Amino acid sequence: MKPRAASTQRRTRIQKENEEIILESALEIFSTNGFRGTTIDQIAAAAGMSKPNLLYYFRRKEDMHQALLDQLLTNWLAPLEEMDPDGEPLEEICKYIRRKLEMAEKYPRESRLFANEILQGAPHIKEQLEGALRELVDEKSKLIENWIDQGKLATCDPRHVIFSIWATTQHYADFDVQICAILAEEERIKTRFEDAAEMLEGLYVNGLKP
Amino acid sequence: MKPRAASTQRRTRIQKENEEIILESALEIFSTNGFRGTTIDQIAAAAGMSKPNLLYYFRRKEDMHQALLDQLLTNWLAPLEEMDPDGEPLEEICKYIRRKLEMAEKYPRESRLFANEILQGAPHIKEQLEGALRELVDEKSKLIENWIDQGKLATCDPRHVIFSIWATTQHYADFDVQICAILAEEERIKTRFEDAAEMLEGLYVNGLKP
DNA sequence: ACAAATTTTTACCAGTTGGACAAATATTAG
DNA sequence: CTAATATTTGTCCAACTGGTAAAAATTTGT
Repeated sequence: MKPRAASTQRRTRIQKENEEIILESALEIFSTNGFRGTTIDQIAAAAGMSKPNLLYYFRRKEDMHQALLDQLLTNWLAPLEEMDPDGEPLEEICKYIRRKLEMAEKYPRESRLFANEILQGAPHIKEQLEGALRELVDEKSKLIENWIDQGKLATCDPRHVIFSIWATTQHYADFDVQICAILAEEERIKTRFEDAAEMLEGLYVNGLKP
Repeated sequence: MKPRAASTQRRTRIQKENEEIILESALEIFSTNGFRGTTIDQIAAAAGMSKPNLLYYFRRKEDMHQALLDQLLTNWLAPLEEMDPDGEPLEEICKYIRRKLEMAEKYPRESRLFANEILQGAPHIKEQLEGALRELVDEKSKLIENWIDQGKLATCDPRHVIFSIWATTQHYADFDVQICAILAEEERIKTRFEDAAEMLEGLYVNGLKP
């Protein structure tokens, strides 16, 4: 009998193992080739199983993709959620930048998968963007607004500040090829994430004015 | 007789017209669907001609894609090239940000095409990244380094500053869906590019310290 | 107007890909 | 140990897609 990824509560040992292997392989392929650029055969090969066997666990190619995106979104919100209203504003922002940079370094495939999805118009996660994500950003924007009102931060549009943090940090995952092409044989290519963190911290705190 | 896009010097009126229409349509489709997500039929339909007719002008799907990328790269370097060594450092940086934001607003499809290409590992433009782009960034990095040495800018890693400007500005083209999802019914959705420019200028000059 | 060159259409094909199906095999519960 | 259940494999196919070939129609130079 065919298992249904979402609804079946009782999952076999083998089921759990294989689903994990498949999603891991799917992430690898999807994140580098995009959804349409990925074939089920490729994923099956990466997962070390036959295509029909893979399709036994995920009936459609899209199911794997959706599973990955759903799984991703939870982790994606975490770093922002952790921003502490009781912390020191500038420090909280710097810490958030660090967390996001860490994720870019540790989970570049997830970042690329997400970027791909957004680039194509976010057809599979639009609701979550307009729902959970929007609400979280609203909440944290108010927090930042408060900090500004208390004179603890310079006047700025909180939402756009958040956007710019997303942009700068995810850039190091999504555009890694470009960054490496430019840093090329430089020694600093190895320390690019540290260098980025340092530079961004300086930028977000003091700006570039001497 | 079949025309060859690159080598043929004498181009008919019809040839010029149709190649333009095709590239315009190809840009539209490629930028939203990615290379592999795009079918020749889609481009042909968008261009209002039959597939074989389209293939008369561009023998392969890849030829259209490459033509677009080549064309793009020239325009892509321009805003950075314009950064003036004799200008006021902070002002030059702000002007550069504005130029890049303008491009993101005016040419979002080009930005997405580029993002797609980089995300997939830049298979078609790796040489240019390691060549022309790298050299330009080297040159402008030295310029920024000079400014820093002259005490006209805060100490920072010039290359990473440039990366962050790319990231923040292109983000408004590439992740537009996400941004609109979050700003949603807010009035500010209409002024997002202006809001972004203002916020970024404040950030890059003064940082967030009150 | 007419021949030469260019452009467009019609018809076609071979390779790929997502996915279905049933038979065969392995695993687990009693 | 056996029956029920879960997993895996082999086979197949219909739709799609990139691309070809040649005939038909149109444009252009003279």
